[in-house]
Amino acid sequence: MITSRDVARLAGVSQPTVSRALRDDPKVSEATKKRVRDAAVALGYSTSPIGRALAVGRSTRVGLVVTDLENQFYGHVIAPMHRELERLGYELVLITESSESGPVTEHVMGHGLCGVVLATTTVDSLLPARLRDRGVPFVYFNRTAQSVQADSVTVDPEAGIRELLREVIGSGHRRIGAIFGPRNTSTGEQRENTVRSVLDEHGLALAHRDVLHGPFDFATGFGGARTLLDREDPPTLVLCGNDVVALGALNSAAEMGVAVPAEVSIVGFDDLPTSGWALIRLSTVAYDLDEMSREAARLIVARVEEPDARPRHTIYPSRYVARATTSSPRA
Amino acid sequence: MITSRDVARLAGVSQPTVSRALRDDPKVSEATKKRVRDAAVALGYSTSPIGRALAVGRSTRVGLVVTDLENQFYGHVIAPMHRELERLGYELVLITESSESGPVTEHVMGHGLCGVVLATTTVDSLLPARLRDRGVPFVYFNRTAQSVQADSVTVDPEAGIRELLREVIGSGHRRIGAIFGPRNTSTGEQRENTVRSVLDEHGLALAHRDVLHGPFDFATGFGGARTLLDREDPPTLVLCGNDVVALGALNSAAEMGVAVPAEVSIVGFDDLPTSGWALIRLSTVAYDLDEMSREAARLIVARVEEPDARPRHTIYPSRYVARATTSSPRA
DNA sequence: CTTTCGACTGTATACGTATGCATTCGATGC
DNA sequence: GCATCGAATGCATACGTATACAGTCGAAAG
Repeated sequence: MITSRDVARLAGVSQPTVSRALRDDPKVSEATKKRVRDAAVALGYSTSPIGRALAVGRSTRVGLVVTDLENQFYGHVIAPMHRELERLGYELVLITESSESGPVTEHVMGHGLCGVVLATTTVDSLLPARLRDRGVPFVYFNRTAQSVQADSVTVDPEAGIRELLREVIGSGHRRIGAIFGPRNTSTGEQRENTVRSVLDEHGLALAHRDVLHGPFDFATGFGGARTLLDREDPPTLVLCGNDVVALGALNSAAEMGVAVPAEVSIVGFDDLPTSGWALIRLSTVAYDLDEMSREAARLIVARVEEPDARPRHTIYPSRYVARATTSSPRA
Repeated sequence: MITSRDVARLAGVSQPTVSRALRDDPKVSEATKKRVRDAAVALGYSTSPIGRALAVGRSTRVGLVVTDLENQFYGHVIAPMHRELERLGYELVLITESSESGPVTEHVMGHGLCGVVLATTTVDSLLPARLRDRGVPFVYFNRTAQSVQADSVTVDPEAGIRELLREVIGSGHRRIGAIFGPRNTSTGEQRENTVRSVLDEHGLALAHRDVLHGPFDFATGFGGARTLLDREDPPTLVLCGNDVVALGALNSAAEMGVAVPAEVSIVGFDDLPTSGWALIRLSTVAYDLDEMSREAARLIVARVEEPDARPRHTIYPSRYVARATTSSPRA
């Protein structure tokens, strides 16, 4: 291992001067900086993040806590978040929240991480409280937990859902089913509440038996659609908690031989790239997930660098994107 | 920040004893261990990975170098690899190889990382040589570079491609087109060579104009299919470098109104979960990507813990999975 | 010519943990 | 009852970098 001391020796200066020169400290003369830089290049030296982290008291590693890495949704979160963090000089470390007492606590608590983005918070999670108690900065992404305050990046589903319901109700749908997300997530709950209240404005309501709940994954949509569409009198429209659920439902319908949208309309939420494919053409509620992911990166970095700034909550608008999985109900 | 010294004070022992007790060193008495553990819990202490890494001389962080995080292929790599690494007590850090001189070098070189998995190596990449020169352990995943030896995890495409070609040629295809991956990747090259040599055994060859190349992404397949299918006399079968390319081709065909497989058959390579969807049903060459990803995790950890072990090369077999995007060519 | 100041660089030390070595203490053997 | 040994623990220090502080040196001001 090549250390700053080796560089110092070669450049004929002291170790601290190397440290300063390489971080472009104005107190070091240009001539010395050049000598040091040349020596560093000659030896192939680069500063040890570990030593640096120990000395500075914090690292430049941000943890992203998710439950389900297979879920394609998170691929579209990770990529832009990672790029933005890198741009800001930070690294992204993945953490799966397998259990409350699991590695999250261990990895997050010892200050291996300077901050955390929570992307799969449930409203009853203990993690936010733990992080707060230990003074680890964190940001809610997409989902929040009311119990503990923190910066957040979320979507306001109202505009999208309102527009969506206006359109499908206008085109004649009355019997509406839903496969919502888990009740213990803020997103699941918020989307459900919004749907119910907007339906109410239209003088409609969801029949209890037409409402299902489950994790935001393919299997939920796949199984849910089977349940709903196997009925004697299935709903003419199925609202899904998100796009991945809708993709499950769509494929379930295809497998059952139920024509979409002729026999049933299906709607998602997220507008993932897959949803726009010619073979899919999913009608859905869209928002800027890329920008959201980058904003989460910016917020956590800002919080890390200025822990006492006032809380920031960025909320992104949503809109309805009508594609080919919705139409008037069959007569 | 709570340190081992705080725990030591509370437990009435010295700091080194805390260090030993918590790592279950047999030289510490059970009674002391208990006192230390209790104190640690009481204070909510967990050992600092940073301090530990500095003292031990290496971290427990493995870097995964990829170029294109949006690509769903990598989602299916990251998830199992991450789980396996976590099981082994290591962490996964994502690194995008934006440029040869970019952050890869910086992050990898200073011993922030104890090892690296290269998932998007090109045959002409300088990174393997650099890693070797600095003594950073690494493993090739999926792709290799001949110039520098290292452990590797790869797929042998031959069985799958052989079976695939036997079947489609048997069903009558003669005019075969291809959208291969980049020539400067071992996987792209190997799959192409295998296809050509097996075709040769059948007395067939690819027409020069029916062969395209491009990055392993959706756009390559989308654009490539458009090029091939816009012809007066398009191929009756299009072989794609991987599934993501095939999905692009499939959607391109759908958008052009070209029926699959009635007018053109399309085949991929990877068998991603998406390929099995009822709405997709892509015929493809399958192998155990999950297991491969875990094996890469195991190999890099083994290499890190025993740098001088003899090189290991794990090769996974492939097989053809016929689904709904292939049939006899139209008469 | 002396003083003062500022620009630059070096010295000493801190960060949190791990480990070789020294030390203590009680038990065992003679 | 003394020597010996081993188990248990403490002491000192190392890891690589960053930073407060002290020091040096030359130039400018008096």
